Amino acid sequence: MNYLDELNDIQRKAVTHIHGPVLVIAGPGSGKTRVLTYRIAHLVKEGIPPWEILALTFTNKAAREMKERITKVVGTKANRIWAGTFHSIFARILRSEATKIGYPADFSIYDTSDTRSAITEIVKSQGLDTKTYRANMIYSKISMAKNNLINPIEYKNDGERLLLDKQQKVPYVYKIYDLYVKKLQRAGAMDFDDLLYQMHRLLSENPENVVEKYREKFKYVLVDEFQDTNQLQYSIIQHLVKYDGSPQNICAVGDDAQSIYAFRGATIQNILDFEKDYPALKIYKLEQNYRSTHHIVQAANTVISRNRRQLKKTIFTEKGEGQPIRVVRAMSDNEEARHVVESILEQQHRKHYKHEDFAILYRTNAQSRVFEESLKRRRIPYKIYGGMSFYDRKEIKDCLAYLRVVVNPRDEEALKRIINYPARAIGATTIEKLTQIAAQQSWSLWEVIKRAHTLNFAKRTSKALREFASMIGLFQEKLATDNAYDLASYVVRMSGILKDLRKDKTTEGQSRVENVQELLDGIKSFVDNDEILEQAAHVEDKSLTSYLQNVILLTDLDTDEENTNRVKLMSVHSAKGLEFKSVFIVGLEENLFPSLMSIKSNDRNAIDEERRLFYVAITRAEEELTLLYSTSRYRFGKMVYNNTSRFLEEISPKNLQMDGTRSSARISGAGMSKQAVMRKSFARKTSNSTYKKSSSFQPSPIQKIVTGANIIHERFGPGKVISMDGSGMDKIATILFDQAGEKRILLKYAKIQVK
DNA sequence: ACGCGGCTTCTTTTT
DNA sequence: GAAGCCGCGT
Repeated sequence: MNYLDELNDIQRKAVTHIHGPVLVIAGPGSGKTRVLTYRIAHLVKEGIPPWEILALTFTNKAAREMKERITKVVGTKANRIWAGTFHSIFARILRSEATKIGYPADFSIYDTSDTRSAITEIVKSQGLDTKTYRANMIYSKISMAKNNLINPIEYKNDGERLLLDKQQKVPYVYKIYDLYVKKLQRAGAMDFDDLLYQMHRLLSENPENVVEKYREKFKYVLVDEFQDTNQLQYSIIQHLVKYDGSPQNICAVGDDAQSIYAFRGATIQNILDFEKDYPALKIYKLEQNYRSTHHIVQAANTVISRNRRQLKKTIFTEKGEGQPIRVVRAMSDNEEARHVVESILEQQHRKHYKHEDFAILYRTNAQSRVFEESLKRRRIPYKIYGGMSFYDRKEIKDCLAYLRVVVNPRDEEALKRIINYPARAIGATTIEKLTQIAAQQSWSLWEVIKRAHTLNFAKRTSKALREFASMIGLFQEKLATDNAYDLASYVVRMSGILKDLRKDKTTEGQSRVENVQELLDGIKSFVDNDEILEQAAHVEDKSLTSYLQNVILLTDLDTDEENTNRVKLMSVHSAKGLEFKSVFIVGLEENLFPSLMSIKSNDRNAIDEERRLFYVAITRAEEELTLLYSTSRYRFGKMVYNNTSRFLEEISPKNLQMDGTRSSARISGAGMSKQAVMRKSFARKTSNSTYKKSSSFQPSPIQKIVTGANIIHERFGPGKVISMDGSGMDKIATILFDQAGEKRILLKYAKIQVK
């Protein structure tokens, strides 16, 4: 079977048009990944060496899956393709080129918390207030600057920026930015943005003609999710593709309607500029949606039509009409969760879905908790993506910090983490002194520690420092000979981490020991060339350095679990590019989705971005889509009452099926005056007590439910049992409800009262 | 030097 | 409802 036969006309054109610049505008579910994959396969078939192809994807997982699919067409040489995220590909390149721009080849990568703590330190050192100069805020300003190619000098000379900072009462951000850049350089460290920024520097400063090398190398460049690239990323692509005599073999794939990363500098301006920068550009529009039913596609279209500034396209589907989108009102976040879980069970039964066919999508990661609890209670296997990940755990960070220091002792954030863990009598006072000396002498902290004996520290402290230095020295000696696993397990044992963790006999303590073991197992499989890491297939380098640089850029979406048959919980952002048979979008309330921030900013662009986010969420669903909101929920341990999300009202009622906790439930606010909404929400609150009574609803025993019985269902209200099937615990009743219509109910979970 | 406990603030969203 | 910060007691 020829792969070209699996494509529609436009897709095939986009795949086979391999020379010159191409832009593919691809609506949701339009076979974008398929085009990208087959295009690469086609390139290889046409005789292009795989290592001359650079494919920048949004997740490492996407890259890996693409490679797997390409392998089926062209064989194992597909592994030689340079495919990965911007960050991971550039980290890999920088590793071999870093010395050209003043970084060690073994540079560290600072994660968000390293970055934050580095900033806080600078703020303190400048005698500024850490409450006014909040690390998160400064970080996002610095990040924005880098992503817009503004260096500290330019920042300082940018009147507009300075004025804005002044208005926000943080006039010294420019100074912090400058010190921050210097601090990281001294530490031989790059933050996430630097992986792009320094790559850009490498290409634009072009030491030793390095840019020619990469232009020569990457003859074909493909960029996925182009709408989510920022100016910095665009500029890097320009360096690689746009130059005199370039064949301009660039293919960008994206959808302006799905641009959801403006907060990190992404701009659809890139799509618009693209046309200008490449006059020969050929545009293909993929408008047929192969994913979702008519109701879902239509709802998505209606919602997104409210946004201004869009590229014109019409998404259509030939899939059937499908089920209307269900809307469910809950009284509390807990009830919302309960409802989702019950619906999952009901749908599993009715449509024979597996766990993995479901996704619960939310605006903020903090919402995951209640769903986790409900799923656990019903023993439904699930996996939460994002939020607190394995690598965020303290014990894991401590271990990794040791390894980072061994590889790069100038890595100050890692060093500070472990210098007194496990406790070895090097306290805050000592560290303060060391830091001061480091600043005075412009040494790194590590150099000061090594020379501590020449400085007058107390005898006890001096000894502690000497022992620490020699321990790290011992580890470093093994760097040249040991592989990552041998070295890591040696470090974990000899540093005393394991011993310290084992002291704690509680369950949590035990699980920390297990986590460290799991980390070591992960390093082992990296060394043994298992596929846990995306690039393992062609990263020959099994050193610790190589491991560290790879591991930090992994997200949990990238790591495939053995048992994938689980309900997936994730933020809408994380769900980009994924699809599920049945999707639940939860927390559809004002101040949550759209987020409070976007409403407060009073910026239409911010709301438009939230709407695109909602569009992304809707279009993840293939067959079943359920939208939920709650009239009350806990936030910061306090009860808050939100209004229904405006987005719900933007979907045409003909695509919706109301399905509240009580038959009288309607979307509040839809077509109502503001006063009416207020009245209604007041009424709702007072009716809360009535509802509480109904939660003490007494279900009748299963035996009592028989054909012909008149019953009341906790959610669907009154109805009549039409027929019964199944046996024992799996008995099912088909019930005709007065309001909700005919439903098949699995009795073991349903709460039904016989009248 | 170090750990504990009470205090505040915090929440978008990700590499 | 957690995580970081500060101050106090050992």
